[in-house]
Amino acid sequence: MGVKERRAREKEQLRQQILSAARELFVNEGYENVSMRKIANKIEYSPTTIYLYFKDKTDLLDSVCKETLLNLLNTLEQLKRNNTDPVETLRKSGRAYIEFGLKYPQDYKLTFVTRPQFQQGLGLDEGSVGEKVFNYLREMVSECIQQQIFQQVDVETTGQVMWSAVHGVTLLLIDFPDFPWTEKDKLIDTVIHTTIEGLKA
Amino acid sequence: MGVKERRAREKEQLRQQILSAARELFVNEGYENVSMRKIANKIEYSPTTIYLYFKDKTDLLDSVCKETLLNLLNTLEQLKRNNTDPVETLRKSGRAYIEFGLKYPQDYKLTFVTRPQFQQGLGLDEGSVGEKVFNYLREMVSECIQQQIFQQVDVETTGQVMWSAVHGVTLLLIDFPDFPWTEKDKLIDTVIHTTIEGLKA
DNA sequence: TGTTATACTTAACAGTGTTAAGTTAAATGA
DNA sequence: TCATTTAACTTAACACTGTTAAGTATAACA
Repeated sequence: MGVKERRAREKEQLRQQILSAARELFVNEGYENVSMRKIANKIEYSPTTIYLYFKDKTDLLDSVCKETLLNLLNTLEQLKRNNTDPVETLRKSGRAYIEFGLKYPQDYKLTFVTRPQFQQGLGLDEGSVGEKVFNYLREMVSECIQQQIFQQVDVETTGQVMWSAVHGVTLLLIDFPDFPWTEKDKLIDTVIHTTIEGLKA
Repeated sequence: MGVKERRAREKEQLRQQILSAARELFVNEGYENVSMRKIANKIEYSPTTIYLYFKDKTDLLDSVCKETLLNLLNTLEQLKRNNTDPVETLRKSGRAYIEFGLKYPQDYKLTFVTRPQFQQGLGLDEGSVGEKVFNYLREMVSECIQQQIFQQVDVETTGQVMWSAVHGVTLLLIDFPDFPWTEKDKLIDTVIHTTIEGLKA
């Protein structure tokens, strides 16, 4: 009875093949500039085959994004383990978050900007990866407050302020690559530093 | 010799007609979901006529956004006149910026998120309206630094940090209306306050 | 070996942005 | 007033897009 298992394995393999071909093209050429035919060409199947594995183009992108968001969550979780100072952890988390956005701008924009516009509240629904990411932020902030490092005692507001800052700088750097920004690393550090100092004051 | 003038006037009129039809459709249905044929239908001209007035679809988007930016600039400039305390002016400017974004969310996203995606690195070029808006921010920040209120002395970095914060919270509020935000006014005030305090520290 | 189910492809539809060529009507000059 | 020029606008087409209904070939099963 190993036939069905082998078949399922083969199917999963092709699914992954499609997914990674799509990711590579999305990242390199931008979601809008990648057609289903292009993806099909890359994996040497007909375009319609993709539809046997994914509902449509947005479903494909959705799957790509989910993977990368899980990646982000992973990166953040690891950070938490190797640190004891809550402020330092928050600082590093902020950096990791921004760097993730800059590394996968398409995925970031889709999840946090594009999708919610056309599909209300996606990305942050209960049980979604997006929600888990924000829960992580809540935890980080909560520790800073518990240790009475922050003046502001409201976990929600504090988290949202932090999120605004990192979200803002991430999108600006993505969307206006030609703007004469301060040296990128300095800007990121200053944004995080300013926000944390502001929360302390 | 009034013929040429009348013709020019008529041409300008149609240009404006196209522009406002495009804005309405872009805002209501999203840039991607609006075709040149749809715009043409709305104004009851053939699709190709649009190309006599605008180079291509992104040029149309560009012109729509320029109008929006002029609007924003106007709002901000008015603020400046009625204030003497630089920090207070900066605070109010930040508020006005965010409120503008929330009042015209689609226009804001079109200008600061959609447009840069489709037209690399524009809007902030020399002489552009976008540049003027950022110059306004530079001015506000510069006064705070000159009066030695801010610790950070780099006008550019300081301005960019400020922009990141207001841009971030504006987009989050627009894109995730169902998220359990802190009361909106409190969140906005806290974001601005935190950033300014962080820059003082 | 014949039947059924699975995996994949072909061909097509309705739509897109954009352009070259053609048409119509108004302005101009004799 | 009438032919000519010029400007405004349209028609038809191209090469693409996402997506689907219908068809084919092959592997699995009885």
